[in-house]
Amino acid sequence: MTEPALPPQYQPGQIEQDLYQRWTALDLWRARPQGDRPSYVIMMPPPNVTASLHMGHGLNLTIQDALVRFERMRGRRVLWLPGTDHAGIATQNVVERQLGQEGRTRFDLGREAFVARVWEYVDQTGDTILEQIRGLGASCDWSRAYFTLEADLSRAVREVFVRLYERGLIYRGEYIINWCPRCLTALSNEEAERQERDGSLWHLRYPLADGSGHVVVATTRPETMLGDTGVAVHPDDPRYRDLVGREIRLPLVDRLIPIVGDEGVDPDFGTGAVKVTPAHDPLDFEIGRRHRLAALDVMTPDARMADTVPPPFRGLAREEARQAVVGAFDALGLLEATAPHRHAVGQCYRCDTVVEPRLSEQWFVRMAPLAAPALDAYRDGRLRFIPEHRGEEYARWLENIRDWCISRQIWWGHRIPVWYCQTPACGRVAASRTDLAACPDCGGPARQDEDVLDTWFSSQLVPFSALGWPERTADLRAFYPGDVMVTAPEILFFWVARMVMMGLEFMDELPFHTVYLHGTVRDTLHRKMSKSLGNGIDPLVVIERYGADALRYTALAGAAVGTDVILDPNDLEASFAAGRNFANKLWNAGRFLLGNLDGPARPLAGPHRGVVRRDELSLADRWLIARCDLAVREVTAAYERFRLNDAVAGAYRFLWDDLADWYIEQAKPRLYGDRPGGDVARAVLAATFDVALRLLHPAMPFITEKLWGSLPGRTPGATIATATWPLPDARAADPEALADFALLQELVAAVRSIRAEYGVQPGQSVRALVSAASPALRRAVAAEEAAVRRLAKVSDLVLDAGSPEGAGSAVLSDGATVAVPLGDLIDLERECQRLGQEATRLADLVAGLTAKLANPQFVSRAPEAVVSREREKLASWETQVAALRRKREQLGCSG
RNA sequence: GGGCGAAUAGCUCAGCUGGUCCAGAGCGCCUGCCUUACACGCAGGAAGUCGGGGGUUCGAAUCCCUCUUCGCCCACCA
Repeated sequence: MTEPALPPQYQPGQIEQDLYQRWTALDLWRARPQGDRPSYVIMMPPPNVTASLHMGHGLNLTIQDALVRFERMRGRRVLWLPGTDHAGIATQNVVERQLGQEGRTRFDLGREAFVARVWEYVDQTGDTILEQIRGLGASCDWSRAYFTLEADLSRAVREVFVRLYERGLIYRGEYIINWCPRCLTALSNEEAERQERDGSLWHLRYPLADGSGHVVVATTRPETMLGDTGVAVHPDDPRYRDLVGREIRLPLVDRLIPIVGDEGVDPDFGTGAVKVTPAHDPLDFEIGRRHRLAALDVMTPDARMADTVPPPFRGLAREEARQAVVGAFDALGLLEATAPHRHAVGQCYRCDTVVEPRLSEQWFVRMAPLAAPALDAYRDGRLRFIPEHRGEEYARWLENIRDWCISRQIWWGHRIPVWYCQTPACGRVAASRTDLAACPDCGGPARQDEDVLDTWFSSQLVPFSALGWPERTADLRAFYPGDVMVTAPEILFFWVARMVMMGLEFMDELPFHTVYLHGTVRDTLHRKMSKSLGNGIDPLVVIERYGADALRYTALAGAAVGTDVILDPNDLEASFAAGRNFANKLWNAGRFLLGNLDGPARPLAGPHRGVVRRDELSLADRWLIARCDLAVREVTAAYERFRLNDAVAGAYRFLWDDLADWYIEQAKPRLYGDRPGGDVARAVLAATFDVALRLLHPAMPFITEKLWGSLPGRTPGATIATATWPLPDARAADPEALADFALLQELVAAVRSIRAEYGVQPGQSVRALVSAASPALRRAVAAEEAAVRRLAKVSDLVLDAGSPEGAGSAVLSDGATVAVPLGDLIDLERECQRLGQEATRLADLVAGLTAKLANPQFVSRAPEAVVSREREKLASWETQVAALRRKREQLGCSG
């Protein structure tokens, strides 16, 4: 069987597409509900159906895929469950914008036609994001993909709503909520994002009704004064105590309003007197309620001044009204001061419009009873966060939790399953799992609530609703509870905390035991990548130019626990070249290997399994096998600890530094048949390369699959994706080989350095004369002399040689001196300087360490192992310094 | 206003329980090489007061305090 020749540069595009198709055809990702091995379940945070892939997804999905592939190779029954979120407001906005381009609004269509239109849109484009996710190589179980608005999940939504309603945890009431005047809906507290803004604090004079003076109130929102129904001061404030109970004649609207004393007023802020607008401010609402003040809503849903306010303010947008009110006060001589004031303003998380606190009747979930068990789970260690400190954020939110406004005045979503009896005498309000045509009490006509539920109400159920709950399905039994939640910190409260609460409430078990919160993808100015800033990186472009593996490599390498991933949108090369280069390196190592597998037949099984006898292994073979085992241990531990950057780096170093730069170069003569032992080298190379591919597969699935599949001896249908994860092997440990080969590397590096220093032509061979070699170096040279000669381009390697004149020299860590005779090329002064610098550097270290070891405190208090290690270090350095000084003496260096 | 995180080479970052750290990697930079796997490469090299100051310790990039600068989360001072 001959593969078509592999091109010298890895071309990811077609290969990746073909491989994903092959994986799909093999149906590798479908989770098995039954089996001996434990399951491993990750719920993919469902992207919005309207979304297109951005780097945040890229990071999030790559991390999950790496974890899932790792565990799959370790034999777990993996379920990585994908899905999409109907994303109520976001999706509705998209379709409304489309309608807007046709000059129409959703109201022109009416509810039914509009919802049909959104479905049409979703059916057409809803798979886009899923297709893009495939491009990343995501190994999720597409057969179980869900959509939060599909029938099964909608049924779960109703079930949950009704159960919570029956338990009294859902109620309807009139409170101040966050209102988006552009989306025309209520929002939860979490959906109103606080943004610091520069504003003003206006000091307004409110005349006393009896004309005996005035009170000055301070406000950031003067336009709301049109709805003022009182003025509040702290009851103990000596400045105002006597005014409590008197009345203000409210300017512009000419209304008499009372001055009340309320503990909620901070006497130290502003003037200590607060205008009270119960319909437009949460604090004012509380104050108003305590003092039975009327609540006047002075705005329309789109935040214009309502008909209830007098001209000229009526009909003005709230920003215009603000200017107009301030102007009017100024004209009346009632504007006392204007001061710059920076404060946090709520913004709609979907459209950035400043939200309007507004009195409104909405549905709420009582959160405190649900939050308590979720907090306990964290406190008693059942729920773990990575990084750990995120757990405190979670806890603090739960401790201060407020009720959750779940009704939205939009059409796209789960309609609230509540029906109102239209018969006035009955007036029954019924929450129902099934649609009601008539009132369950009186049989009269019933009308369903017009509102829909917050999108997050359905997504919080996904860990069990997507598995078939409330049916007790096989999937539910097999895959709940899950294991790890991988997500961005932004949705810790929106989603993660709520999933925990719902899981505990309805399944009596946590939905996952670990929450892994990765960083945010930012640009080099540390700004979050976003469409509006135009600082995004399109993952599809990256995949096309550099390959999905390169993107994944970059994401993982940058994903150290607790840090953000910084990428430069203006320099893709800086961000992704390393990953592409590494893929190419792998590719070429594979190409080399495949091109050199011909030769004396020898089973290509792992040396760990003893196919090649231990006494046949050369020093380099033993060294590589030991390094490989260390890499297995390091990478495995890194994955287990979510240290994905370490996992990638460990595999990278083994593959590139050890296997490619040293072992392959060392083994070439054997592989070319110039020296005996080619069969052993082939076996070692094939086995360790196989291990390296497996270690890298979770991070770079495409290229590892491609190469692994090309290795000889593969049965058709074999895939690295389900190959077993390499296990550490105690028999591979070989401290002697590690140490000896390290000395050999030093020797080669020393000769190369001398060659470069004196500009020896690359083709020119040199002699290398070694004196005072340690037993380890003697062993190493005896074993691998040919390698040294080849790697350092040395014609003669002589041990126990005297150091001649006209040579460049270096001292190795075992104290051996290497001399490379270079005749005329040598500059004696330069040579003296080189050796002198090195001697001085080491002598300083020796002095420091000598002092340390002379310190009885250190010797007595530091652990024995540390002390002996330091003694060995000192001995080594002393030997080196002595050797360097001898050499300088011999050269007749001055100083 | 509270709470938290970060600051290490020109850039992006590792450095985990204080001692294998004589501070590393990738990119960029300099020098030399198209050496029959790879120039997306090979070899050699330059580059760091580990943000400033103080402390604890035999020993600090690592722990503590403080200052500076950036970032995040929370928050009804109108």
